[in-house]
Amino acid sequence: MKLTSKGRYAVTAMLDLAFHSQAGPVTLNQISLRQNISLSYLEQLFTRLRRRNLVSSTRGPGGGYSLSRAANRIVIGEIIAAVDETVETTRCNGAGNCQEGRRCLTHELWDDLSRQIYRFLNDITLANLMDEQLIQEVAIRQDRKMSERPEIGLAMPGRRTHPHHL
Amino acid sequence: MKLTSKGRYAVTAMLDLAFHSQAGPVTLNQISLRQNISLSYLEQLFTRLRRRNLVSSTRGPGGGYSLSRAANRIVIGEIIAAVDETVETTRCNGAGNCQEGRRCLTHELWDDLSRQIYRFLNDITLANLMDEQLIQEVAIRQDRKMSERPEIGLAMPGRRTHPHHL
DNA sequence: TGGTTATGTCATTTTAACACGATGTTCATT
DNA sequence: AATGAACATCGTGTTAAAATGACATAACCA
Repeated sequence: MKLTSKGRYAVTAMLDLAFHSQAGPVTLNQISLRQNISLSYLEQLFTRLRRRNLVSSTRGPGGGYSLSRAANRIVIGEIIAAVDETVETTRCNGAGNCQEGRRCLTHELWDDLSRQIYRFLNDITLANLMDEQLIQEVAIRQDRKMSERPEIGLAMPGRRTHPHHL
Repeated sequence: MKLTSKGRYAVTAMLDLAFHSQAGPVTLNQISLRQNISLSYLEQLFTRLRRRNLVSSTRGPGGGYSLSRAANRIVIGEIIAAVDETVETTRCNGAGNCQEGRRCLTHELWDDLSRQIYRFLNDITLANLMDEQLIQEVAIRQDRKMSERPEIGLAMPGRRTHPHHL
């Protein structure tokens, strides 16, 4: 179990997608502009999200990403697990045979803790987050901001646009 | 809120300390041997733990570290916060003025999630973990293993001994 | 009381992950 | 065909993780 800013990016992007995917696929470029996450990084994240079947992609003009299931069937724990899947580089290599064929203290402890945290995160769905008052307000503000700037609404000059960092 | 292997190291070490601090101070060298965490890294972690008043140190021969409070008054969230205290490097610098003077979606979302995770982690104490069956078994096995090898029980040749990596 | 040893503390280096940029390719729509 | 988008790969600066080594200090003993 890991919980870093990478997971935060992923959850934020998924939430943005959930808010905007009623009217067809959403491009990563739009998400990039709204959430100030670099397009390159979003591409990496969505590759993993797609492999885990959390989103599905449509190529070509008018394409983009959409949720693979309803927002109330996508839990936060899944999103984080998708992007933070490290090769589990404990010295046991995940086999749990680090101390003479048995599991070490770290494993018992952290696995247990991880299980509890996941159980917690897996009780929260994207739909739950969408229902929260404060989040809704921000989302509306972000949409308004975008529509006020038609120059970035549809046609962009190049691709790689803007600044970043979390 | 962050949750990385650094936090795992810290919690593991604190748990080891809790198991062995009845008979006076515990040296980092002992913890290093039992948990296979590099001594140098433990030193770094314990510097932070000491600053947060989670452990207290005794110098000189026979010295080492001990818990500052009873194990049932030390919560996991505190341990993790102690070693993972980043400077909160969101682009808003923690001020929450990232989107035209207001808070961005990421903030509302993640702050809320962080609060919930901390609330969860702060309900688990070191004593809680010590009570768990599986963890106890491992701890006992580790002790047995140590006492079977008197050559590392007390007198070691040099200081910096052994391999490592998580 | 002064030296020796076991310990903690500090400074520095090495290593890997993060986040991003750039470029190119594939696929589907028009 | 031409465009717009996903997809793939390589490279890079920056930061944090992890490990190393040198230094300082407290306790014990002669």
